[in-house]
Amino acid sequence: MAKRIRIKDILINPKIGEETLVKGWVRTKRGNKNVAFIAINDGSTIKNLQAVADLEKVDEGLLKLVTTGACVSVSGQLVASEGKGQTVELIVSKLDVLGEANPEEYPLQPKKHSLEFLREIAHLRPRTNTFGAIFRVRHSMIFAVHKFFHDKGFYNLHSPIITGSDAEGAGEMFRVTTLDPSQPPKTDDGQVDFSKDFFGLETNLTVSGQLEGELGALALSDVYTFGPTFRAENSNTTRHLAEFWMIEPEMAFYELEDNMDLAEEFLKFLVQYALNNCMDDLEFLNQRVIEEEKVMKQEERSELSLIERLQFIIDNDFERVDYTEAIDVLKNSNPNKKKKFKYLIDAWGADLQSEHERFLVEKHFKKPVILYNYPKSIKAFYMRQNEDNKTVRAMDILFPGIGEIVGGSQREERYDVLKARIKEMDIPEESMWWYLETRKFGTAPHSGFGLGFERLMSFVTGMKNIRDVIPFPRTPGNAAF
RNA sequence: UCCUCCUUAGCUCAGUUGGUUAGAGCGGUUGACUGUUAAUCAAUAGGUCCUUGGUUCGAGCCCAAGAGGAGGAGCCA
Repeated sequence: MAKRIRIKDILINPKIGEETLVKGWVRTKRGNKNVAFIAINDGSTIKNLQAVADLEKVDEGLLKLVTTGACVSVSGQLVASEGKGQTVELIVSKLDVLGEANPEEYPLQPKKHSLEFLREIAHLRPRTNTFGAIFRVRHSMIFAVHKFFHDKGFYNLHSPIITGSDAEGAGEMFRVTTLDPSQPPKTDDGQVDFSKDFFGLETNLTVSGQLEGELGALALSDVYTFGPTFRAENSNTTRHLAEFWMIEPEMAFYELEDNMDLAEEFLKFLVQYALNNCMDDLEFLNQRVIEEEKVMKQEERSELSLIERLQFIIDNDFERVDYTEAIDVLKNSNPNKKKKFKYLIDAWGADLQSEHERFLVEKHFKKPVILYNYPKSIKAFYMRQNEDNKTVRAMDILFPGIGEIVGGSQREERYDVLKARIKEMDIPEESMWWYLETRKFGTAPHSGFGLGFERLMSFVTGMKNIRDVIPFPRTPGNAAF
């Protein structure tokens, strides 16, 4: 018995004339009373392999079971195709149906489905061209992340998923407990007694691996984490998930400028990697976006195609803009003067809203923007204060269509300043003792950033809803699959 | 959490001013067809009009509440 060959490998190196065994899922079957054409996809590539069955040689009853969605095993001779549309095809000599798919029940049809419908059948949507392409690209991006950092001499650090620290301040957390929710042990003053819980303290799913990353950087110099992150925010948008993957590099002896350089280089590397390694899938996704935008009004369509947008990222330097400069641009902008912004910019110190970030990226600079040196009042406690005493060395990278894709900063390495800031912001100091000790013992300037992996995926695949770039999205009210 | 919109056949959607028997395309089924490319052609089956309550002689259509979905805002990555 011949060994099963993946369709991707057959197409890379077709061995014309050889007996070939293929296994996969039927996309369509066409034909007439003499011959049937079966398009088989095994997920190894977006391309199908066409199997050709002579109706005189293949059992008719068996062929009836070959329907869209069925799993088949087909062996036969690989030949140059007589028809147009494919270079090679398989002449069926042996056909087995490994798994039937009743066509009256199987929900995927050889036609366009809405993304909303496919989300409702998340267990089957990987079998579509679109999601097959997305998940193959996703794998390549995961691999590229590790390759980039490994090649640069960074070490991957696994930060904990269950955490007892509650001071990261990055959002609402999911509690982790083994206590009986209906009858938890209570302390004398009526509070839940977490000292009786599994870990002996209140624990949650992590909202960020950054603080642990800093501990790593202050020992191994250059580290990165790449793991799941959980936010219990009731966010219902196209760019938020309750469970998402985040990449957080942390580098000793990096100042803010070095941090920006690394982030820009990293993003360009990832996009270039996709273009170099996922072109079949990107071409399909490119076409998908064009089709999707055909029904939109002219002004809502993208000026560039998906692949052009990816190339644009690589070819252009990101615009680096000081917060103070950005406020000036916004203050004097048309939408601000004509009061088109929902939130008007009137003074230094204002937090930038989505509409402002959009304006800067999509209308004013027309390229990715790195905003830095934000007012300290609107940023986290761990960011390093500038000498002006007003701003901190924070930086956000804003992408067209996505918004904030990277958030980072140079960290406050000065013990006294950090301690004062923790006090100022009412963060319980006792839970941060281990973090403060890194500043007490051999502190060093260091920096890092976080990249939302699914936001990167949205950008690379052109998918507008973040729920469509992760296999099983977790959003408020949705964890069925 | 707030605002706006949507929910009719397996899917995508139409359904006029509230009026009698609910419409299309795709998909399914059956048949035709000498190599098809989301094949084509013909016939055919398929409905809790999201749920509950109300208004009305009469509700897919109007009103209220609820459920689910989408987009935007906030939170952020």
